[in-house]
Amino acid sequence: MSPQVNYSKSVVDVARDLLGCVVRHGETAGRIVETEAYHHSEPACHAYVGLTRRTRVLFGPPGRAYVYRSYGIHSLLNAVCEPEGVGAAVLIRALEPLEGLELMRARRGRTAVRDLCSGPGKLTEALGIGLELDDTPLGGAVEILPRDLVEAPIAVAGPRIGITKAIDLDWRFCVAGSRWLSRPVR
DNA sequence: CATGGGATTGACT
DNA sequence: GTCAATCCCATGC
Repeated sequence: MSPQVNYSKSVVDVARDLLGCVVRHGETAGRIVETEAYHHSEPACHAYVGLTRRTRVLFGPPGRAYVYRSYGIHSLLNAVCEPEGVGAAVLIRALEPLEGLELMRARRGRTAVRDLCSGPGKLTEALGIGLELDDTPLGGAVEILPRDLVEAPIAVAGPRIGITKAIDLDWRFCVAGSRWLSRPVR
């Protein structure tokens, strides 16, 4: 049995832990360089409204994928965290492309490596992750492999991107100095 | 059943 | 810098 990330702890801790881990789907894979934490106690989180059809996954057991459609166009990938009954997830916002770059280019319609996975909607397109993978286990079709690095990356925290509520929380985490981020850290 | 709002991106001025 | 694309879902009548 391969080692797994522990998703049952605090969502902010998991957001930090996931930096440096590798996301794989089929022949494509990339290393996580940017994450954001969302928790049902704050209004930016989808689970803030409580248990609905949409948020059922978020309140379910940890270690599963929450994939939803954003702006009618993009699929965004999250890892459900904290014990069952707590609505929380980590949004995967950017990857350093590692494997299957040609397939990523074909899916994205772009050639520059920096344009392949430098955003939450970009990386799902590059890896071929769609809504059909919502509420499926991480470790199934979509895998998140624990960090294989000698040293943990240095995490830098800042405000989350693209939200209008709870902008005071510094729950965006980036690998310091990474050139693969969706946006630079301020 | 109608409405409104996005955890975004790419094209364009 | 501005702006449209496009659809799922929660909410309210």
